[in-house]
Amino acid sequence: MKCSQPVRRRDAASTKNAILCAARTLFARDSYENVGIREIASLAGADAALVSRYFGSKEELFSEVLDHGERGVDLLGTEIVGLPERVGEIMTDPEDEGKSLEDILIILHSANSPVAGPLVRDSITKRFHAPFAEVIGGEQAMMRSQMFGAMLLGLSISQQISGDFADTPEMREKVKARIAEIIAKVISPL
Amino acid sequence: MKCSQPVRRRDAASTKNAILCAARTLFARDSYENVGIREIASLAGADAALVSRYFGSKEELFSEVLDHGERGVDLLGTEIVGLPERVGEIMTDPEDEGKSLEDILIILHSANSPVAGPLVRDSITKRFHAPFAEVIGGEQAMMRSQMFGAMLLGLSISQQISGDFADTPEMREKVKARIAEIIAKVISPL
DNA sequence: GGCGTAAGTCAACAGGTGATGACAAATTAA
DNA sequence: TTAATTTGTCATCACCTGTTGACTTACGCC
Repeated sequence: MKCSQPVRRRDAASTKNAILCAARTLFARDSYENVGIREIASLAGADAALVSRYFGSKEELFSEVLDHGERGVDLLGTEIVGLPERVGEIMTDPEDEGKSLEDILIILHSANSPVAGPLVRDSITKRFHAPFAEVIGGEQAMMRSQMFGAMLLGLSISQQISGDFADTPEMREKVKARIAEIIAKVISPL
Repeated sequence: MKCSQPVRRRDAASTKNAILCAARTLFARDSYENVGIREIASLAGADAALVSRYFGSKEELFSEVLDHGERGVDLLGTEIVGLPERVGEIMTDPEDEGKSLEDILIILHSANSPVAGPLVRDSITKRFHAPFAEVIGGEQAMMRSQMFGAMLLGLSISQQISGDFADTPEMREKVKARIAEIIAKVISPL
């Protein structure tokens, strides 16, 4: 799914893609309930009616957004060596404004939604826990993968709420190192 | 705030309290937007109009719920010795169905709400980060307290999404120990 | 016991939501 | 060029939300 491509007019595929991208952006920014169809359409430069027409319903649109998300391992790699450091790197990168963590933000915002919640829950095990359980391996891999996910969610939501952990560059290095330590402990064998 | 006291009829103070308790329960279960005034009133055994009348608005009601929440240190103690173990204990207690973590759940569910979010953000630093920074102490106490909060949030939201980390008692012991280890690392001096 | 005020009830409001169907416009095919 | 089909627009529906004002009921005081 390319979100930067120009929206050609009167092209169904193009507008459909624009809507999908707009939805992804907004669902990463707010919860399922707080994102309106008119808002999505507006950002996509399309009419609200098209959203319902092309995707059936808001719920199906959300589901499709989830399906187009990348798997956690695509972001963090399938190699366990250096994984803690990569997490620390991504979590403290001041450039990336939650862009590479977009999928985590989507999960975070709508995990408890009555309608979107089940979809999110399904997606999180399929796209996250299960793949990482394989990467992590060892005894009780699934449980440790779940805890790994819990840490990522916690760090993300905390940054969303209270802002970045660090402001100065040297501070950021300390935070990065600390996160790496924590993650290493989390995924370490039982 | 006592939530178990019987609701005497035609007593403003009593019904007001009942509404507050119902609101607390529901806001711990779902987001600010997804909890309706009629739902709150229904659980409190009162009329929806009374909610607006007694509390002014839904937003003010939510704010009052936050104000009546207990501080994190009331739950986990002001003594740093044994703190990691106490966190592990509470997080894996199968009895307590998120009851002692009610405040965390409220924070979790409405942290990103456009209207309730700012209130939550304010409350979290006042009731959580600041007190725990004192308990934890040492260099960069505030940052470490924030990371401590991030872990608690992460563990809580993960349990909400994917269920408990452990199902068997012996498994629970392992999880408990692991959480304690992680927390110890998080709050350890830089 | 009767009355005044507090407490609770009910209906309605304005605003916003997702969704639908009728219509207009543009693109493609013949 | 004309006809057919796709694409986009608009108005509108039914529903739900928080909030308000008018009405009714019950309690407490003289």
